[in-house]
Amino acid sequence: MPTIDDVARKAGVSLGTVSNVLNNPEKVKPATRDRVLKIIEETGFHPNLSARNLSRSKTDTIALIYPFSQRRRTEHYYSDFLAGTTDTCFRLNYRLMLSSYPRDVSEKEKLRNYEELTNGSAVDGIVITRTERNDSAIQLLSDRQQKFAALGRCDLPIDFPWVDVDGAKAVREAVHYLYNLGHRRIAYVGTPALFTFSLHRSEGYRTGLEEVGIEFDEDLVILASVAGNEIEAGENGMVGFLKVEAPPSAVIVGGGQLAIGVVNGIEKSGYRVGTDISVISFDDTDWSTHYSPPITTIRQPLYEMGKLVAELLIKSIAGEEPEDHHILLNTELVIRGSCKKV
Amino acid sequence: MPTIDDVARKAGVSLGTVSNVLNNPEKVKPATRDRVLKIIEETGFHPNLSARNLSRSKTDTIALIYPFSQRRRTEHYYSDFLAGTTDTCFRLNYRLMLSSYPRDVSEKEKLRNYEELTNGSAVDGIVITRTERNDSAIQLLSDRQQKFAALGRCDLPIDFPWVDVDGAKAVREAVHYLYNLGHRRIAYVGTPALFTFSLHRSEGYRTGLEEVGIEFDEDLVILASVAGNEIEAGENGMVGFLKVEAPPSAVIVGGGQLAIGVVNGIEKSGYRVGTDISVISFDDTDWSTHYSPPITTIRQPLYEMGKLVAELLIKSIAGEEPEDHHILLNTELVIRGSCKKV
DNA sequence: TTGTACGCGTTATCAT
DNA sequence: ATGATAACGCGTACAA
Repeated sequence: MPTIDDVARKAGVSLGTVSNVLNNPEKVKPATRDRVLKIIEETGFHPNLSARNLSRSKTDTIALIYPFSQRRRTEHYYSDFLAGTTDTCFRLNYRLMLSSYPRDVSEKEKLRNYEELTNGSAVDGIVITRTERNDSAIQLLSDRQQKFAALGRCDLPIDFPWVDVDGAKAVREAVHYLYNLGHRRIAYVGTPALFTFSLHRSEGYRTGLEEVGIEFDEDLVILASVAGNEIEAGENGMVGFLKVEAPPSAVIVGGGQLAIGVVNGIEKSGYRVGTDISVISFDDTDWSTHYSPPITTIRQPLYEMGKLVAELLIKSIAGEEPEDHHILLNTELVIRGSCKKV
Repeated sequence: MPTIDDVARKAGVSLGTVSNVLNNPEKVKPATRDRVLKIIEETGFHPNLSARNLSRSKTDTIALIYPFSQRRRTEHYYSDFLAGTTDTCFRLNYRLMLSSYPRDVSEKEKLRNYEELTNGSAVDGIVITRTERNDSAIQLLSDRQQKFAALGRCDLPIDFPWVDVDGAKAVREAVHYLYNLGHRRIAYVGTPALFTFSLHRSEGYRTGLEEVGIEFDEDLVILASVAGNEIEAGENGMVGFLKVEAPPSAVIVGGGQLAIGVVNGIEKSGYRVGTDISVISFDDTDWSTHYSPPITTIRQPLYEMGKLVAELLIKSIAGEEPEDHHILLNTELVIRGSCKKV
């Protein structure tokens, strides 16, 4: 590997000049610049990134903590989001480090993982996902003055850049939609309010019911443990709903995998999705869009979200802290075949 | 950020000793070691990775080129594979850089992307995926003496570490299975032999037919362009099959997304999957496992494959070149509800 | 066992 | 416009 010294020598200039050719082209006379450039081309010189990073105290790298599920073939949550982030880094000349940790890891180990990442100045910033209401990772990063941006909000009194989707509004809209279709017994299957998105969705459900004047009935709500198998949980929950004397005619599901279970539950109970029980779920996956009937879903702009967090973070690293570094996006109710008039 | 100097000063030793405490603990007397360790703990010192990388000429980082599809919600191909790689890096104390490039990029730009990655010694090695029969990226990396490992084989006369699945055998087994179920008109929907996996699967189809004594009929084969929409291609192909006078009673599909189209095509033509037309496809996705009927699939050990390539590459970086750095894994035919006796 | 000094390849500052 | 020279922070032979 040729170094900047080699280039300087061959071009008959000092290494400072070579550096300037690369980093401050306007500071060097066109003639010498061309000569140096030619030598660079010939020798195939490329600045060593470790040296460059060391010298600039900057790595042009951000990390993304992406907790893969251990279960085989689970929808790897939000891979469109990952695509958005990856593409954006590529476009903005940033490198993306993908970091993971086992999902069933203890809170403490999880935090250690974040710490490791902040140590040694290996990355300029971190993207975090699946924010919790009381997110210890956010607290940690904030304490350590690490630049970060999040997919999702957080209840902590900390100001940081985030991108989120208005999950409450999304579910409210779903309730209205079902109400207008004539449904009066609308169930909700979701996840407990540990994660902020879970909370928002549940709140949307309650608010929605209030708005249309349906009384909240806690027998129509199931919040499945995040730890367990979502598909089983959804199925069991739905089967339970359909056993009672006044079963729901529609169900809103606050999670993609849960919906698979819910649909299974409906079919195993001898009902048909859409025709007998209306279903609305989150996210356009291959499953939801190509199931028969295709599932009516609340679409989140995942790719866009990935793009935006990356942009927000990179801006923050560049020292820009735009006023609008809280981005709340709207979802879209995509009507397919799983909801019927009643 | 405290430096190694700060620690040395506070501990009353030289910086060489501090370095040894970290990298060659046995070379330093327990007493001083403990003292230094305590200071390190107190000051929260962590070696700066850029400096460390520069000094060692090593980054403990590998890159993964992962061509995300631009289309929303398209098969994000093999995210289990990605999980395997990511987890393995985490476990082996390596960092993983995720790199992407637009799928519709020209061959030249694609290669430039690989070049960039090799420049500046930013990574110790590269994992490549979707190998082609005549893979220019492999040629490039080989020429540049870059360490790399691949998911998939390649026809080039280059020896490199790879992990692959025996796709030919997989499809042969599928043919046998259908034959034993009584099927004699077995169609194949796949992709053209640009990628090695496509070729292997197609070959397996032909070999399988030979083995059971069915004559190859090219009217029962469709190789969809990789560029287009797989779902549409599968659907059109299948609809075409079902229009001819002697339609197939079974179809093997050489790609996950294609199968969605094939199933659509069957249903739109008024037939029922399983009951009328048997279907075997690749990969256990949420769609294939939870469609009704659930699709009988050829399961690839994707997570395992991701784990193995990462291990292979990291070994190669460490200078180990094990004899068995060509790993061919078996698939598993997972029987569900989409194939019936005829 | 411990300390010194140099090298790693850049960037950046400051004279010239 | 260009050229020395000093950081940047760490690893490591080599000397003590």
